[in-house]
Amino acid sequence: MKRVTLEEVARVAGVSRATASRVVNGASSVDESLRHAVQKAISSTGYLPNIAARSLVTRRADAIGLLLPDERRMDGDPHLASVVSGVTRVVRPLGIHLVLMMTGPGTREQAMSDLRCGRLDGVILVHTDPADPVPGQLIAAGLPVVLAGRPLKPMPITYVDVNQTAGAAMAGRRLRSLQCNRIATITGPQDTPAGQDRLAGFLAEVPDAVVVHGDFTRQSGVAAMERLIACCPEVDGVFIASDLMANGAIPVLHRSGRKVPDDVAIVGFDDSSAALTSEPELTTVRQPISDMAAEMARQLLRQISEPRTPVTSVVFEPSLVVRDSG
Amino acid sequence: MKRVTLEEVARVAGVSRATASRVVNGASSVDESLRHAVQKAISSTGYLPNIAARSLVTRRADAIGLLLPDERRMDGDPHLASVVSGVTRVVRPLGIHLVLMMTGPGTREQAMSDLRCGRLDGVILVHTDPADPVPGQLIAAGLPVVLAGRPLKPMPITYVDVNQTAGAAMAGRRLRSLQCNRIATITGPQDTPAGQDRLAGFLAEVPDAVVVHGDFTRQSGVAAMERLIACCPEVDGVFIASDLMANGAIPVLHRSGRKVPDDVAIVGFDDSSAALTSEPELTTVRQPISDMAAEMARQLLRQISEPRTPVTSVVFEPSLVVRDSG
DNA sequence: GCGGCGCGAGAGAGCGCTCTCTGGGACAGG
DNA sequence: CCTGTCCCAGAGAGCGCTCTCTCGCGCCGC
Repeated sequence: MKRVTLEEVARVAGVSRATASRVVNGASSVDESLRHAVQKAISSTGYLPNIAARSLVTRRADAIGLLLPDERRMDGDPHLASVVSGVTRVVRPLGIHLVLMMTGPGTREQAMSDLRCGRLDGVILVHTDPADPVPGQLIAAGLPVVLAGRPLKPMPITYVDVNQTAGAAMAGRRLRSLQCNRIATITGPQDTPAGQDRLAGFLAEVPDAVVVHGDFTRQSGVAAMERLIACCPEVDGVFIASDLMANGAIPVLHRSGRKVPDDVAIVGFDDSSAALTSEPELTTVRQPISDMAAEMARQLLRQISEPRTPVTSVVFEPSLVVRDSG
Repeated sequence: MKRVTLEEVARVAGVSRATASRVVNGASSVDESLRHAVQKAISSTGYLPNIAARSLVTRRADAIGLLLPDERRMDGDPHLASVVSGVTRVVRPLGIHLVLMMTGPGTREQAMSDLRCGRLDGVILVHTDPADPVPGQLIAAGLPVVLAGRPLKPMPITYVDVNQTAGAAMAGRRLRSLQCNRIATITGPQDTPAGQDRLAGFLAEVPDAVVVHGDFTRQSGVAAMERLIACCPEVDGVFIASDLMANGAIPVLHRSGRKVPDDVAIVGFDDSSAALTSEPELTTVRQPISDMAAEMARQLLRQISEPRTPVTSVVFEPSLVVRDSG
């Protein structure tokens, strides 16, 4: 029940604490027989290194933070599990902890002080409010940060994103190939890069599309579709900039007597779980969220191990997943 | 850019390190003028306590773990955000970190060693495999643990749950009050307490219900409903033991030409986001997930601060949310 | 007036680990 | 055989903090 320290392991193995430490940390240059003795002592005593003590001298917390928007914005967000899982995949084998922080009053400040006092080695910022000053402060302080998604204003910060424009263009081509005559789009919020890019990418492919605005939420999808069929009843193909909005929009079409995809073809964006809970299941643009999250973790770890490394952002290519809706 | 230590704060304030420490930790018995001087020194130097150093001597990590099933089981699980948010609400103001761990090979062992080496003060276990030996080991080792949901076999462990039986009974009463004549239920997995209790509670209210088994997943809801309408076409009311299954089951009814709720009334369980993405929106039994999560955090913190305290589990009461499906 | 008591501040000993620096042994070259 | 070199183990100094213990001072009681 008593705590075992390195000192004790060393004593049992008949070596010095320094040598025991070398074995624990896999350092080179330890005589094979001594290494063996230490390893035996470790397992016989059930030794576990005290992370706080190590952290005190190495000045590494071996923990990174994941800053998320609060529950309301996150609720029903089907990405959370994938993001966590992707980050976990790269971070776990290294024994690094993933600390979750949901935005609330003072969260970002807390994250900053955790970072500065060495409690966190770096942070991943998800869905950051474009007006948020924190990312800027962090990079100004030279602290390791990675953004999920391109920042609204260009800034020297590492981010990981999917090629939103290309994805939206794929959706446009899909609808055109279905011989739709009257094509529309329900957009995301135009004060976010994702919202802007998806609209721009789509319009590049379908310049004469009818544009109705939404904000990525289900409810906004409902409202937008109601407006759309009111102002443009002959619509027969819609690119909806998030699966969640599509999920809200499709029942509106059904209620109006239109069949999906026979009367109106629908293409979504995200390939989130909402794509499968829609009826019919959504044809959608897939973002490899989990892989992107893993890449964010990798980028962050690189920044941590080699500070003052140049910012390198990576952009993933989306793909079209064809299902039943269009 | 240089790190500020307590030593330095003390020097600036013209007091000893001990006194500065007393001020930082809000200890009593510090002369008002000195306290003031220290506080000024803290803000002028921008001092932040080094958590590792503190943790080394207090033997507290000020971090708790949240052990989750892996992505596959979690995907589309609408609870994750609520759980995290509930725990965060309790834990954040105390400066305690929430460390997320998704189950993978060796996760639980890692959590155990984190706990034993003082890197984590306690853990919350979610969706634990009934056969998992870890919870037992943890309580045997006297380490703070709280379970989400009653354990399958009774064991002396603190858990937080909703009254599943009562919730299922509410669903039964609802269907009866709708004058359904032929009532059925699609169950959850019968090797989990939740699956068992929801079935038992429902049967207590509707003893002659047709029983079809599912496993809480969407796909199992599809399959179960197909079996149900095949074997019992005259069914006009179904209690489906999870919203996710209901979400899969309703389209099956639609495809068979049945209208919900006119031909078949549906009541779900969870009041997760899947309840809103169904069409029509689900009448369902609500579990206050976020509050339950907050309570788990509170129970865990209590166990941490007073070890060897008696196990006290708390059971929340569910409520029926009436929407359009039944 | 002096001893005792209480309260508040300082000194200092760790907490468990890493890592530099030193020392000693083995080997090779002169 | 002696010295220079290299390599590996041990000694020991912290990392920044908390907390006990001690000490000094002011006040009260006798």
